[in-house]
Formats: sequence, structure tokens, C-alpha cells
Amino acid sequence: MSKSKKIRPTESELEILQVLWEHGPSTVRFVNDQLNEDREVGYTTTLKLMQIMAEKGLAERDTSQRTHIYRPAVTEGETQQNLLTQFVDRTFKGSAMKLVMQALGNHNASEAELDEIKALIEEMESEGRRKNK
Amino acid sequence: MSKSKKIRPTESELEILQVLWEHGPSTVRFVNDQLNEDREVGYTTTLKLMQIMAEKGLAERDTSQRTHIYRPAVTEGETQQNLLTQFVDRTFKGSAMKLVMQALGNHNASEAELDEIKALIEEMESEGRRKNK
DNA sequence: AGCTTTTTACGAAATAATTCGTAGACAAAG
DNA sequence: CTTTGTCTACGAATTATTTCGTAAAAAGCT
Repeated sequence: MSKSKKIRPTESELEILQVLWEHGPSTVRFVNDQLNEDREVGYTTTLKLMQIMAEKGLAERDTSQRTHIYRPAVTEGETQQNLLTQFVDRTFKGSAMKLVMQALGNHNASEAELDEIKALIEEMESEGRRKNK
Repeated sequence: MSKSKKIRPTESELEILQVLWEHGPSTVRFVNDQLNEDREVGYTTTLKLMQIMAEKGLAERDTSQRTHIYRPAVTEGETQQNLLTQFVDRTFKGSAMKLVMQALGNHNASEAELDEIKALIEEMESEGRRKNK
């Protein structure tokens, strides 16, 4: 695999990352405005968090202008994967299958979504057969 | 729906619940011993957590004997469901399907497990057709 | 220039979660 | 009966995370 570090944003950090993933490189002001559409957050609170994220390596920033521009330093996919693995371990004792069953069973998925999943499974099964794994 | 309360055990509380779910009503001593098979935890730490859990309604206890017996006051399934919903909201912006795809894609499931999931999907699809939903 | 607004930096307060020390009650063992 | 061990209760220390106040620099405005 590629990265050696464990990416584990806290809940607040994840909210900020989601803004950055969705909108691309942004100022603190912009991120703070986005967050405030959901809940009240002070500007310096967001600033501080983003500074911490830069320290931790979750984000990078361009400080060449007075108003700094932040961008995500981790991808959405790898972050979701890390958080998912952690969550499965904690909550489903490591059984991703139990999680899948629980998730499927309780959210009523549309026919199209179910078909999509079936397609993925078929693909995995033929993959598996080919590799005899 | 049935319960009005949100069941949200913390990480440590979840570990304790898992012992209670697996072994049934237990003493603090027993739970603490179980936890110590994974990591070092002080006895009074476990005691305190279990007392808090009783206060919060996550566990109930029989205090008729000097050594109290604790039992889970929430089921494993409903707790997993609550934590899962929360996790999906936070990490996958509410899309359970994205989570399922990610989970399937990255943990190599056995043929048998995949078949199990396929069966569930088939069942859901025929359910759906019957109800025309 | 002088006043207001925006921004970063910094430190510390507030909150949440975990951990543990100590004390008192009771029981078990000698 | 006395000592030793186990248990609960309680409060406080520790750690992690979140929040914000204040100050200084830069930019904008009149």
C-alpha cells in the first residue's frame, strides 16, 4: 500500500474536510460560512481547527497571500476507508459483512442501488474465481 | 418506532457492552479481566465506567448482593444500528449505499459471504416488487 | 492620515471522556 | 478478634477535543 500514516480526523476536522473535498481549495472564511449553514461556529474556532489540521497533515495551505488558502492533504476515499475500518473493528468486531448486512437491512435501498451492489458482487465473484482465491 | 432515546455509548462503553453481550450478566471483576486481555485497564476505571453506564441507562445492575451484577440494557443490534446511522451521516453524508460499496470493495469477502449478501438483496428486491415500492 | 474590517496567531477556557487514588464497608482467612 | 483482600462510592487528575477572547498586522474606506 501507499501511505504509512494513519489518517484519523476528529469529527470537526471531518466536517471541514468535507467542505474542502466538495468545494476545493478554500479560505477559512468560506469554510466557516459553509459550516454555519448547519450550525453556529465562531470564525476563530474554524481557523484554529484548520491550523491544527495543517499541523497534522490533514490539510495544506498556501500562505503566500495574506488570506491563506487551504486544501485537503488526504483524499475522501482513503479517509473513508480508514474511518470505516476503525468503525468496523469497534462496532462489528471486525466483521465488515455484518456491517453490510445491517446497513442493507435497515436503509431501504432503491432497486437501482441494489442492482448496482449485485453487479459489484458478481464482479468480485468472477474475480475471485479467476484468481482461485 | 419504538424507543425514544438515542443510544450512543462512547468507545469505552461499547467495549464493556460487548463483554456483556457476549457473556451475559457479569461482575465488574469479570468485565475488567476480559478488557485486560486486550489492554491494561485499572479495576476502578472499569467500575466507574460501568456505574456511569448504569446512570445513563446503557446497563442495569442488581445490587442485592455485595458484588453487583451488571447486564446490558440495550441490545447489540439496536446499538449497532444507531452507531451505524450516525457513522453513515458523518462519514458518508448519509449515503448507506456508498458505505456498502466501500465496505464490499475493500474487505475481501469470501464466496459464501457474498452469496449471503446476494440472497439478502434478492429477498429485498422481491419484497419491494410485491409491495410495489 | 485616521477609523473600520479582515485576517492570522496564540493561549487559555470550556467540555467531554478516561483514568485512577483513596476511603469505608464487608467478608474471608487465620 | 485481627489482618488481609475485595468491593463500591466518590472525587479529582489527566487527556483529548472544541471553543473562543484578545492582540497585532494588513487591507479597505472616507
